[in-house]
Amino acid sequence: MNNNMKKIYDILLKEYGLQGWWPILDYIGENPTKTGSISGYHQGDYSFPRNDDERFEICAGAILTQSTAWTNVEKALLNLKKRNVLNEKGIIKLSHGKLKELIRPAGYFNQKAKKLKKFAEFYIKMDGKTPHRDELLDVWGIGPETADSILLYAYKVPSFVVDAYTRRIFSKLGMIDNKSTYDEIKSMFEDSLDRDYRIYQEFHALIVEHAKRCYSKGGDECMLQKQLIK
DNA sequence: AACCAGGACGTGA
DNA sequence: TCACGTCATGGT
Repeated sequence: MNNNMKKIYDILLKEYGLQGWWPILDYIGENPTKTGSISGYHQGDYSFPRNDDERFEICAGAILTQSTAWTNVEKALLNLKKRNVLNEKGIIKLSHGKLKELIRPAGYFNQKAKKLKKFAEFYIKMDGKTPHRDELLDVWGIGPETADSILLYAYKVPSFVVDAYTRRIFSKLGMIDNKSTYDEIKSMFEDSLDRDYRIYQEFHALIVEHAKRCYSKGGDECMLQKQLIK
């Protein structure tokens, strides 16, 4: 009762387990392969990103997955990785046309090519420094959710990610109404949880997992919904 | 064969 | 401010 949010987190965690987000491309020998095929999800390991390439990969994935299924994003990331351009210098070096071609499967490729270019410039300008949220929001193509995803998963900054699933689930639970702003919802979570990036990471991933099971077509398993309300 | 996916931007009112 | 159209591929 005092802390519904923590209770909901515990229920989801118990039900679905650690999610191990953000997914990172995997390797078979030297060859990059899609996330999750071996261990792209890294349950219980919070050491990611382990290097600068992985950090940039997370950022690029956050941009490419805007309103797009992850399976499509993987194809784009793999295209970039295989050409060794899944990094800031590579993105800068590519022509717009070539970049569009490589990220085509992720959809919205005209916009996303521009977004990746803009972000790569920003990334170089940051020179390894952790960006502030406002700085990310000033980059063309980066809105609140993408900014928070980058902060939380690429930089381990405890900045809660609010997405469409979060709205659906928690408005269904009566904890937010449809006129709530992004920042209001974000604050609701941050005010009632320990300021721990690991919890923020897992919670957002659990919300996505729960929504996919309960709010997609053929979504059953929604008895969980009843547990959550208590 | 419509519908939608881990959003953000541009526009008009 | 805010509601609404637009962007695009690949799954069901």
